[in-house]
Amino acid sequence: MNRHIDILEAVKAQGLRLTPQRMIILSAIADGEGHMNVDEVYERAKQAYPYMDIATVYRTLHLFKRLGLVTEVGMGDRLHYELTDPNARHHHMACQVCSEAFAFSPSYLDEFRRRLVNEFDFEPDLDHFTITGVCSGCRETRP
Amino acid sequence: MNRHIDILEAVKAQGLRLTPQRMIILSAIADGEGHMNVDEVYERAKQAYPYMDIATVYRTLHLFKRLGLVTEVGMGDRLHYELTDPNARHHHMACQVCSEAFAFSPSYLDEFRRRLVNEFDFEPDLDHFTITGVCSGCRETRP
DNA sequence: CTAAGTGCAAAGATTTTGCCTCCTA
DNA sequence: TAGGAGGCAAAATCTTTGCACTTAG
Repeated sequence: MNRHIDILEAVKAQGLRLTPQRMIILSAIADGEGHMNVDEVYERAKQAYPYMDIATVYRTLHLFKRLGLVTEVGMGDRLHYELTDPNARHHHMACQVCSEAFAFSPSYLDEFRRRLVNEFDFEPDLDHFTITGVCSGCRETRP
Repeated sequence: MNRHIDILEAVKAQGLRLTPQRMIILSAIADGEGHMNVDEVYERAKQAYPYMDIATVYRTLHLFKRLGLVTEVGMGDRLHYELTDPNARHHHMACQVCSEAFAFSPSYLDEFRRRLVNEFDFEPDLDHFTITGVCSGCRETRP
């Protein structure tokens, strides 16, 4: 994926080093579908490089976040990470019953955002946040 | 507050015991303004009862949550708790810069909810969730 | 009385840090 | 080769759990 190369070039441009570990961690996040927590990134990265250290994953994730390459998403009591992709912004809704997470378009929140800005002068980061609820599949108590 | 008495009666009604610790923890949450994390509840409760144990706080918070007396709010990577109050539902917006949290009315999300239900058959729990952003006070980079 | 609840301490789980070695630029 | 980065292990947090003692009902 060419985008990743650009991203990694951005790392170098910061005077930082482009190490195999960083490339592997980036791929791990990119290959995983959607957001994943630190363990998931770690496990996936280990498949490509068995010596991967969990501390390296934490440090790299923090770095990537600082560089804006990945986005941190609060999922309950754990943080999840996903590739920052301006062309595929979305939001998450997670089912409280089956824990499945779904995505929906940002346009659903356009009006909401407008009101927060206008009425509170609060600039929301609506690109990555999560709401919970119950998905259609888990709704036994209704037809 | 009479509401709390009702709440605690509800505890007894479940065949559970109304202990001083539980009353103190409930007061701690009620007295604190808005949501607080486990430590904050613990510290506050300790002021009323110095022997309070952190394990008791965790157990009690889980119990209260199970009973629907308190609501769990995901704030970044920690869970926060607040009194469940059907008459004062609200949402949170937390400033990424100063960490200050503000509240806004649920009506802001009415249209959004309607679309999730209609188009995805997803029933969102919009009563307690958090969005992040930058508050007006922390916006130096703009007029 | 007696089962539920608490306190205490230990174990788990998750995240961060120090330090020495290795490797990218 | 020099400073950034990784590996390893220890420490720091945060949360849960086992068990004996206490206590509400």
